[in-house]
Parts: sequence; structure tokens; C-alpha cells
Amino acid sequence: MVNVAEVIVDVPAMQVDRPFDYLIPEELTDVVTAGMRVIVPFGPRTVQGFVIQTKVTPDNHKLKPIREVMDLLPVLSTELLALGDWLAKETLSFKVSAYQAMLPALLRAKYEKYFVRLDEEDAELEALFEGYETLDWKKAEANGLLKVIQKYLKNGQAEVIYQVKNKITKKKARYVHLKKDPVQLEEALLDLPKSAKAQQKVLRYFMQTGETKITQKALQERAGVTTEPIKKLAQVGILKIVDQEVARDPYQGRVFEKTTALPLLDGQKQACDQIIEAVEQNRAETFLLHGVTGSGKTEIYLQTIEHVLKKGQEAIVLVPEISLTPQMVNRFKSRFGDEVAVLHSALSSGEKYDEWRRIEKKEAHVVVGARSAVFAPFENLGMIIIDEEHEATYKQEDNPRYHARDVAIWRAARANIPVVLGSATPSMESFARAKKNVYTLLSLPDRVNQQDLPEVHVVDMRDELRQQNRTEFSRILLEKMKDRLAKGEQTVLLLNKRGYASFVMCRDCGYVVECPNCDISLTYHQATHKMKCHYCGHEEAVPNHCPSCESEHIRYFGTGTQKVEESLTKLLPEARIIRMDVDTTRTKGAHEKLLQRFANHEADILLGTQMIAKGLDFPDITLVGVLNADTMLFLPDFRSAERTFQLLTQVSGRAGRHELTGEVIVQSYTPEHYSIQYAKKHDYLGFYEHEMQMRYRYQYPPFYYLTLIGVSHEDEMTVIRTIRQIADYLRSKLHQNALILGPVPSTISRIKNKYRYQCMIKYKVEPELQAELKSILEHYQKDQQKGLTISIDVQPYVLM
DNA sequence: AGCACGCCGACT
DNA sequence: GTCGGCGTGCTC
Repeated sequence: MVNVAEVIVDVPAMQVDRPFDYLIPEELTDVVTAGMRVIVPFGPRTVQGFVIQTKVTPDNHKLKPIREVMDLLPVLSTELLALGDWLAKETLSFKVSAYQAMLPALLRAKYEKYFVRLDEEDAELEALFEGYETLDWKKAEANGLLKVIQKYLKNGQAEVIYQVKNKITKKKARYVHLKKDPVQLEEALLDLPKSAKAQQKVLRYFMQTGETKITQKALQERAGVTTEPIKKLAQVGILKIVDQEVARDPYQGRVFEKTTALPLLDGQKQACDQIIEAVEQNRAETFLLHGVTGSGKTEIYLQTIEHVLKKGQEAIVLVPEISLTPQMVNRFKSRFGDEVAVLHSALSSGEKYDEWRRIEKKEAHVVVGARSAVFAPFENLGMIIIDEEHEATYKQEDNPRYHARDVAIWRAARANIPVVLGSATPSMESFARAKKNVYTLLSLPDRVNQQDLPEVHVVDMRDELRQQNRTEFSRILLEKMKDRLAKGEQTVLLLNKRGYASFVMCRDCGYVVECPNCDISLTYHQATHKMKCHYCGHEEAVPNHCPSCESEHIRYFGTGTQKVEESLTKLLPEARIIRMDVDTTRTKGAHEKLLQRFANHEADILLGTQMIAKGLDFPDITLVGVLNADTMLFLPDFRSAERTFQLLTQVSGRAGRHELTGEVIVQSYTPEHYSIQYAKKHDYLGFYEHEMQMRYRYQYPPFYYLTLIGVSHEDEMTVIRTIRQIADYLRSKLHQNALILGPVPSTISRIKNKYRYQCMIKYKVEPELQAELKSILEHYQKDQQKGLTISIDVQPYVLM
């Protein structure tokens, strides 16, 4: 009998998406356990793998042994292993991909391949290796040496080594330790030559503070010296310099003022009590917390988490990436201090790893993070909160294409704990489930400050045009901005960029500059003064003449934030403007700095894209303007009305959150559209009813489930043939109530020279669908190796 | 995925 | 007769 580990190898391919057995070598017998990463030989290669199980079996002498363990403690708990299995099945992706998705990027293996010289005598070989013992494969390949080296491999004068590398780098800090007691120190100071002023400073620092250990950096700053005197003192044995591991702390040096629970309104209290009851009774209940902006949802999160912590359990709080602002983090940090770990994409991969480790080591009991934080390695979870549950960012757009909400509900069901979905504008799906009592609805109709919701004016921009107003600003908006300027109050302007990139078009013939590889128009970039493709990165110069008709009337269309800023400066020269978009927030911390400046009243107007729609909470914002409310209304996506309503509601909530009442101006070319009208009235329920009718009529979620199948290849005929075969196959297999739409070219019909076609399945109950889809993937496996890509998105969120 | 093996055409 | 193209199949 031998000890055997079942291992999922790090090779994302269908044929090897199953466990492989490996012998556990004797010295690792009690070390290897499920959830650890190991290094194993796999064919001629060496790869990383995840142990999913260990077992004892009869010795069949055919198993290769595990080469090395990468962890001493499992990185995946049994819960997360099971979750990965489920995820892979649900999203039709590979198990390894699911496991990788649950871990910080630093735990993903890096592979290296290089040659080792075995024959020391051969002169030519030595020359090839430039005298070194090893030669990097990539380097050899780049220099065209592979063929020559092959000979040496064959006759055993060299060999190929496959190596798995850990990416983890521990952050080190240089510490200075004091090796002498105060008396000795005094003597040492007297012994120092008079000229050694800097060394004296260092010793006096230690004598005055009584410290015995300090980072070198801090010592240099505080004692006002450079590295040299410290080195000297270390040489004579008075000090010792030690490199020590430290955890990166992205919030280092910040002081969080401790806050305590705020008093709750009746509605908040009731909601809190119900959630706490579910926590107490270990009930896997899903709550939909529907609260208007400013109704105090966050305070409910904080107080229920407090309860979870008191019970000795842990909590996960998911927040959309863009609202993971310092303001948001601060609220959690100041209530729970060091118990909070933050996981978000602006952190470096090292920082993310360290935060993840704090969770794993049970130093943190609350995690606040974006989508992937739903996989936080807690083992005694007490509650999961998803704020702004309607946000599309919770759906991962590449494999594994999971939705964080589904993962949360899975974990909650297993752990018998509640999930809280919070939103001012719940998704149709969630609200429908709440109405059917699948979720428990908790409503917060009132704002905490008892303020009325801001008044929303809708301006018909077609009228403005008729009145010869060609600027981006309606007369009323301009009027109100001037008024705020005079009163010293602040304005937020939202430019809805989605579906509205700036492109170059010929005014004479209508020619639009397009990407030669992708079926999409090129975007104009002012910074580089070039045309760039969003999808493949293709770049070209801005044309002077129309390539089609030679006309010189070729110009930019679309409205960028820069352009708006320019015209705003002309109209309101005295206004101080802060512009926030991808360009001005690219560098780390820029986002925060700009907001801070706005908070400090260093500007009157904040102009930005979607990223300013959330989380801004400044007392002096009394006017919000939406420059173009409807640009995304006509995107080919059934959720476009819902998204428009959500965005408008969201930004409206930025105004008048404190004492001053707010006003909102919404500019639109289609002011009569229901999503705008209901947003104007702050009428979520009205919008919900209307939108549900549309969804019913056009057979969309939540009445039908969707699955999107996409095929792409360089040869258009191959794509059409394949997608047709798939559609026909599904038609023959699925229930007759299921609708199969298409195949049709995708919205962007070509990316990177690959043609893209898709078909959509709409269905109600289809228990066999998953199996059928899997068999389709298997069937086209060989073609997938020849450049054909089949992507399956179960319950897609974005249809483009 | 990646790599070896193996079977055919185009050359020294 | 050999080099190298790519199709096929396997990886504990």
C-alpha cells in the first residue's frame, strides 16, 4: 500500500481537466494534504498542481512521485476546493482555472525552461552557453540556436530543465538593532573621534529614545544622517543591520479615527434586526436590502458585521471596484480597525497577497473587496454582503465566467449564513426574486437626514438645438452652475461615456476611420494625437484628408471630457474645474487626490465619467448635471434601459446628501423614454413594473435564462459553418420552448482579424443544457487547437 | 497546453 | 537517403 495524492495539474486543456494520481514520497507523507500546491512531473514537463485529495492505494509501481510541495499549509480549504469544482461545472471552465481564480495572482506558478550544459570539455558547447552552465530557452530560441543544441541533447552533453517558480517575494525592510546597553553606549560615544559627528548623532538618538530596534530608513530620517555612519557603527559591533520580512500595509501611516455605531432609524433598525436574527439562527437566507441613496445601508452593514464578529465569525463585503474609494474603506477601517483586510485592483500584487495572507492567518476577520474577494479564505464565515448588487462588475467577463452573487449564495448555503444584497436600484432578477419570496425584501424608503430626494429636471436637448444652442450645456444647466458658483456651492457633471467614444468622420461622405483588424471605429486620443483601436491596440496617425473622398472636412465626433472641459472654461471662465477620467486618474492614488482636492473646495466643478457616479459624499454638492443621459440607451443590449435608470438614480443621489437641498439636471435627446422619466420621479417600483413588462414581452431575464455561445476564427466561412452546426445541434436537443436566436455576427464582428459570430439560447428549464454544451466543447476540441475559439457564457451580463 | 512520435514531400 | 512539415495522441 502506498500514499497517493490526486492532483489537478496546471494545464488548462479539456483532455487533462481531471485528477492525476501521484505517489507521495515517504518524507512528505504527513506533509501533503488536500488544498496544497505541489510541483509534479507531467509528461516531459514539470508543472504546478493542486492536491484535491489524498488516499492509500495498492502499489502499482506506475505512479510518478510528487517532486516538491509549494505550501506547508493548504492554500485552498475543502470548502474552496468544492466551490472550485462547482464553479468549473457551472461556468464550463477548467478546474485549474477555477482554483486559480480563487487565489491571489502571486500564487500562480511561473514556468521556466532552460538548458544545462553537462559536458564541460566541449569548446563549441561552451561557446554556445557563453561560458555559463545554463542557457535560457527563450534566449537560445531568439538567437536561433535550438537546432544546434538539439544535437547535444541527443548525445547527452546537455539537458532541458523545466522549472516551476514561485512568484512570491517577501517585502524586506532593513532594520538596525542596538547591540550595546546604555552604559556601553556612553563609553562608545566618548571613544568616537570628535570629527565623527554623524556617528555621534546616531548614538545620541538611541540614548535619547531608549529604542533598541528601528528601521534604517526611520533612523536616517530622525537622526538626520546618511547610510555611512550606520554602516561604520555596525562594523565596530555597536549596531547590527538585519534584513527582516515585513507585511506590506497599503494603509500604513494612516490614522483611522475610531467610530462607534450610529443611532438607527426605524427602518434601518428593523432591517438590522432581521439580518442579525438570521446570523444568530445560522440561517442561509438571502436578503435584498432596497434603500434609496442616502438611506444608510452602510451603517446597517457595519452594525450587522459587528454582530458577526462578536459571534466569533467572519464577514465578506463586496463592493464594486469603482466605489472602493478611500472614503468607503475608511468607514470600515475606522469601525473595525486592523480587523479589516482590503482587496482591490489598485493594490500591487504583493500588497494583495499580503492582505490575503492576513485573512488566511486569521489576523483579519472582515474583508472589503471587489468581485474576487468573495473567495476570501475564511473558515468560519458569518455573513456575506454585496453592496450595489446590480453592478455588472460582479460578473467576471473571462473564464471562469462566474457571478459573485451566485458564489456568495453557494458559500452561504453551505455555511448556513445570510447573504445581504444591497442596492438603491436592484437588478430586475433580484427584485423579482424578492417579490417571489425567494429573497427577503428589506426596504429603506427614507434618507437618514430626512432630506427629500433632489428634484430632477429633464432638459430636451433637441429644443436647445432649435434655439441655436450648440454647446454641450443647456441654458438652464448653465444658469444653475452660475448660481452655485455665486453661492460657493459645488457642482458635479457626469459625462456618460459608454457607447460614445470619440471617432473621426468625414463630414462630406460620412467615412469613418476604422481598424484594419477589427470591425470597430478607431478612437481619437488627444494625448498622443493618434487614432487607436480599443481592442487590438492598432495605432495610426489622424488623417488630414478623407481617405475615401479626399475632402478636408474630416473631424472628430463624440464628446470627450477634455472637450467638455474646454468649452466649460469658455462659458464659465471663473470656475475652477477638476476633470476625472481614465487619463487623469491613471497613476496610483490620483483618484483619491482629485477627490480630496474637491472635498477641500479647491474646485467648483467636478467633471467626470461613470467613476464619479458612486460614493461621492460631500456636503456642498447641490447640483448634479448629466450631460448626455441617453447615449447608452440604444446599445444593443436588453439591459440598457435598466443601466440608464440605475446610472441616473445613482448620480442624482450625489446631490444634497447633507443640509443643503440638491438639484439634478438631466440632459437628453429622448427625454420621454421611460427610464429617464422614472428616474426623474425617483420611482424604482414604477420602473420595475414597466421594465418587467418589456422583459416579458421580449422574453428576456428574469423570465428566461440566457446563454450566449460565440465562435471565432480567422476564416469567416469556418465560423459560420461551425456556429450553424452548433445551433442546429442545440435545436435538435433542447426543449421546444427553448429559443435559439441566430447565428448572427457579434456586435463587433471582427477582433484581431478573427471573425466573430454568436447565437443566444433563451430557455426556462433545460436540465440537459450543461451536458450538451460540454459535449459541444468536446466535439470541437481538435478544431480549437487550430485557431477556432468557442466561448460559452452562461447568463451573460453584457451582450456585446 | 506542449511535447514526442510518426508519416509524407523536398532537398543535400 | 535525410530534414522538416504538420497531423495524432498522451500526459499519473
